[in-house]
Amino acid sequence: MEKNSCIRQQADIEQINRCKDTVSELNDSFDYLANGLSLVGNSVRLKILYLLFEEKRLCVCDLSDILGMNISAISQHLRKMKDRNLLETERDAQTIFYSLTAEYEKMLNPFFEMLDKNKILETI
Amino acid sequence: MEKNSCIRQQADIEQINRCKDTVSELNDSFDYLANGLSLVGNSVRLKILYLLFEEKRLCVCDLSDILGMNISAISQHLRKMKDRNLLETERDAQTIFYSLTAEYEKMLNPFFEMLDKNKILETI
DNA sequence: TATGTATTTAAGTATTTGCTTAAATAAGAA
DNA sequence: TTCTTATTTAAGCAAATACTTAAATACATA
Repeated sequence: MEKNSCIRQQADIEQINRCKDTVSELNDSFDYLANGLSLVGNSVRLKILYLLFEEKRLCVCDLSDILGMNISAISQHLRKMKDRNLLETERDAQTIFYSLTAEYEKMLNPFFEMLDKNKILETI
Repeated sequence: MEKNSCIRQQADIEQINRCKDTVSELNDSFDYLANGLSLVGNSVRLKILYLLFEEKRLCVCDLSDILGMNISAISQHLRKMKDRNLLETERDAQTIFYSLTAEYEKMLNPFFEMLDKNKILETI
């Protein structure tokens, strides 16, 4: 397991202990936030999120058509994001429309703006 | 393949075509941004990034000790982030210190602030 | 030079993720 | 009720990812 293997002379024991405390205190937050970011860190889901940001609401069928992907595959992506509260749904007869939740629209806004300006590939 | 299967009567053809255009125009940006976010969307890497945000610089050995993980595993995470320009290195004798690049420190700041306040689990 | 320390890299394995296919559920219309 | 449309769910497979172990590289010092 190689734990506590940092034996270099200059190692700052206080710093390491402070960091260990931080990690154990915030451990659940790290997991939760990382899980949320991993949902956004998939190009299919990022496209869905951005399209919902621009169009306000879309159904599985629309997204399947737009992205050229299987309805089932899209549905499974949507479910993951709904489960994690990135998305919410409203039913309109047989059609279920997905939209961004207000809190995630706000949180993801800086990224959407980068995409809006299509500046990603130049600035990062 | 089930493409162009969105045949519901209310489907807004103009909206769908507009979305298709957006996706094809921004396709590389989506991939690039999603790839960057997927690096952050891993709890080990998120911890590393946050620790570097707080401590300014740490070496593989420190991080291995703090996170209780194999040095090799940490080194491989660091490499991925350095390759994608989230991190930079400076050598100090035999020790290689990693730190956040200025642009990603800025980009990730809102998330670090949430962690700082340890408000993740309450507010999201 | 040889030895020790710090780190990276390569190869293999195990887990996770995304997509496909097929079946199931849900709602409206005939 | 039966048929059609819209969507979700379950099961299986293939690709991607994270971690382990062992070997390699890089630098410092005796």
